[in-house]
Amino acid sequence: MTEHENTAPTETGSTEPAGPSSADRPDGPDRAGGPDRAGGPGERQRAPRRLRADAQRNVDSLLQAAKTAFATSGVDAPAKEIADLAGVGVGTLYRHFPQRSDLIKAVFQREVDACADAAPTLAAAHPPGVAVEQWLRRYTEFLATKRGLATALHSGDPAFDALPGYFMQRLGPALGSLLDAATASAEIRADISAKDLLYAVALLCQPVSDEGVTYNERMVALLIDGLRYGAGTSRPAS
Amino acid sequence: MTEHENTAPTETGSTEPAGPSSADRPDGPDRAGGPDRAGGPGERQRAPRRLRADAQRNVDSLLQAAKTAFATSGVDAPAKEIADLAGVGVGTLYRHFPQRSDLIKAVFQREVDACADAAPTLAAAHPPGVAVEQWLRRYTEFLATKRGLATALHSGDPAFDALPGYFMQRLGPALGSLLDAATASAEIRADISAKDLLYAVALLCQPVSDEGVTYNERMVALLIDGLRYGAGTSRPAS
DNA sequence: TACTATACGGAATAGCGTTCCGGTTATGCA
DNA sequence: TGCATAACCGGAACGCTATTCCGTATAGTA
Repeated sequence: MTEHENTAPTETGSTEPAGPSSADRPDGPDRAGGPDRAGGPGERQRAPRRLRADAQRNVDSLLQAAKTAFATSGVDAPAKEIADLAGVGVGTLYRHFPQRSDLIKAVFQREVDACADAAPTLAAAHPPGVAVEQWLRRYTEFLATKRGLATALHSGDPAFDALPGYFMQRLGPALGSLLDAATASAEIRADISAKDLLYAVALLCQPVSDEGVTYNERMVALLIDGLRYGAGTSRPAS
Repeated sequence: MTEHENTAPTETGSTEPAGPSSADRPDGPDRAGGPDRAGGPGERQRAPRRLRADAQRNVDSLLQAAKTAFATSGVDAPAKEIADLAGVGVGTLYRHFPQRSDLIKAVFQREVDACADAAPTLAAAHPPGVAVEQWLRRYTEFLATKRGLATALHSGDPAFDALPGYFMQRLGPALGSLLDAATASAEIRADISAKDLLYAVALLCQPVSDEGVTYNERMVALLIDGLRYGAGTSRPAS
């Protein structure tokens, strides 16, 4: 144990489902999530097994540590670094998160969900075209603050293979609905899919040597303008 | 001779300067390029030294091998793989190309030069706006056929640090001149610099899981449309 | 032909990620 | 309450790649 004499359960609580839409997530190799059902005292604890208390504590520590390490060294921070930061051995890290992508998923799940959930809200508050723009802005924000995430998404490293699928599954439908509305009202062109955009924006959100986040935002904005070009509105095109 | 009976000089010849514009390249840690000055017999050969014949042969083999390996495994192909392919030891690889970026530079130099040199030609043959579009298309083509190059450019790995600078130095002015003309004629907006575009397109050219090159081309086209959006009409910015 | 600067190859070193295993501890039951 | 056992822990061991080092071989020259 390096730091934290983890007497008090690490308060991260990063594991329990947060968003309303987190229901459809298919599975989880680590049984980390969902201790919420522990509330009922009468609960049958026959359920296969519940994470042992120390294990749960370690998972929490790891998530907290990973969050920190990701912010510091990017999503490909050395495994040792994360384990040390959490005060556990690397073996423990790998047991709970066999794939790097599992860890990333767990760390960002909440934020991804929040991003997806923002879509209906935006759709209700703005005209379709604006909603798309706003949502993409929010998505950009998310990606840009996690430098390295976008890179990992496209790294080709098998350790991250599960990531694109996961992101697409959560965010695809969200953006898709906004896009449908916007193309229906002819505010943006119809030949670009949600998937196209999600990937493209992720690419544009990668850190660039001496530029800051502002650069990425400007380029995403440029791409969005391309979405409007030839949609039928201001341009005499077509 | 340890290696392969490379009797015939490897015909790559990838080292001698090829393009007219290759004059302004600043330096070269490896003395690989420019054996041309060997012609004059009266030449003071006090000049430090000329590459020994076997060394030159190895450099050629390495460039050829690297080209192949890059195409196969990406620009971060294992050093051993390249050395084996060239029939030399890794020591030889590192002696001639201490940095991974040196090797990449040497392999793609000619193509980068060709790309830069295409700018004046396009400028003469097309209206400014079209010229920009065409040039970017050519640039896209270059990047897309070198899957992994774009990723390396932004990897943050110190081994590639020299790359962005080199690319920018060669391509920046080329695109810059086209851009100036196009903004002058109000065909595209003026608030995006050559550097901005060069980086953005490089980002968009990164390979995406299950999509092909076509995807990257479409996204670049989308970005270019963004360039046209609000060029003269809605945005009278100076 | 003999000599020397130069280059060669691959062994040695170093830093990762990932797996494995002997020891430890929480949990369920008598 | 005390014990048997499954679950868990930490870190050593392993494999892979990049990078450096140095004794040996060779090209070029007198």
